Amino acid sequence: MARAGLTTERLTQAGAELADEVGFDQVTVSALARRFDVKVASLYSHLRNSQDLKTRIALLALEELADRAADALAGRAGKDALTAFANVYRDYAREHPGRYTAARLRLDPEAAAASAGVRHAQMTRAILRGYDLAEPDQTHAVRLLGSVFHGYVSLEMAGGFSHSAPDSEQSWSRTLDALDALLRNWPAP
Amino acid sequence: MARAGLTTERLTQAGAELADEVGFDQVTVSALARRFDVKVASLYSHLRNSQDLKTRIALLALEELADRAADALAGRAGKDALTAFANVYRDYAREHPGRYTAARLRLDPEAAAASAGVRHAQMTRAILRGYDLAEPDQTHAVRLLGSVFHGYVSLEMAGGFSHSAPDSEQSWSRTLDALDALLRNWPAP
DNA sequence: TAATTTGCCTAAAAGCTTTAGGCAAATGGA
DNA sequence: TCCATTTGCCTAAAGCTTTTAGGCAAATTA
Repeated sequence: MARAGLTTERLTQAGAELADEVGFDQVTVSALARRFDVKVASLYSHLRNSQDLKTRIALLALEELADRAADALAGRAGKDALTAFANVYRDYAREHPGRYTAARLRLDPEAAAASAGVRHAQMTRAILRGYDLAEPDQTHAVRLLGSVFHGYVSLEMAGGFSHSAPDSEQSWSRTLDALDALLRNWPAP
Repeated sequence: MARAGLTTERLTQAGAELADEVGFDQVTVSALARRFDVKVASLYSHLRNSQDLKTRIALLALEELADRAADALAGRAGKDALTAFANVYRDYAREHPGRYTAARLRLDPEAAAASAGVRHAQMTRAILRGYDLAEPDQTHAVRLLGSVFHGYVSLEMAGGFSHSAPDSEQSWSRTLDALDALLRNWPAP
């Protein structure tokens, strides 16, 4: 029989597409095999197990996100950088809901340290160079920004802000205004 | 044979405990049956299906959270109320990680409208009475607060802030300071 | 071309979900 | 108290996902 040309990379990529189509937690080794018109057991030569597949999708999503963020950040500073960076997350989540969910997967410490998660933290710090924050407030601010971006996007994705006025677009824009104002007037302890 | 005394309520309660012990997505009808030393099929007289169980756990968690929040809010205003409210979420997530995850489950619009989620929004609005915000900024602020609380707690739960200084306790405290300052100096559009 | 490696296959066990139908325990009326 | 009905948990069975083991044929290398 002809071979399907499976590789770990193609499976990961297809898994990411599947996640966007049917939701990350509907991603299953079986569904992936179906998509390649191949028997399930065949995938186990390329993937350790189901968890391995999910982890790979998560790492892929983190890389993609970091690449987009780096791109958006280039040549920008201050509020301009803040806005561009935040929009990368929101837009990515809208374009790729399954991948975005994957990116939030809990990784084991080693995997996390080797992942693009590190780049995300560095870029957030880079944004703060446009504001005047010394340690440890800078770290607090990094965490706050991460919380707002992740929190807003995930609540919005869950439908929390639909069906009520004003529309989410406006709240997002005003949230970024508020964060910018906050970073410029960071309160003393 | 003696009867086990299953009811939808007992199953939901036990499901919530199970979620805290093994993680919300490890909650399964089979595991629950095992816990009651009963055959799996028996649960289907009390639960429509697996999704039904998960939804019930989510609704239970939302109620518990709202009850705690209402309690914490009583007699408080301003930053005091803000802090107490925020800590309810964080503490609940620490005490009951499975339930907290359940509370973030995406509910269908009808279920969501009938859930305690509505109370949460009302209470957040109540906190804002201590600050001087008119609509539509009040709604924007409600959404921002929700995002920060959910975002922070969920990143912390995922281990995002461990293994690095300063400890999460301090960032949390400074985040609440920052939010208070922000609400007192909410920027004009 | 022969030897080796690689890739996908069949087979099978084990666990979760869900439906259908049955017997026994609880309940309540006569 | 006894009988009828309801209720609760059971057995059985089908369908799906995960994962391991072992096999044959295609691709690669010598």
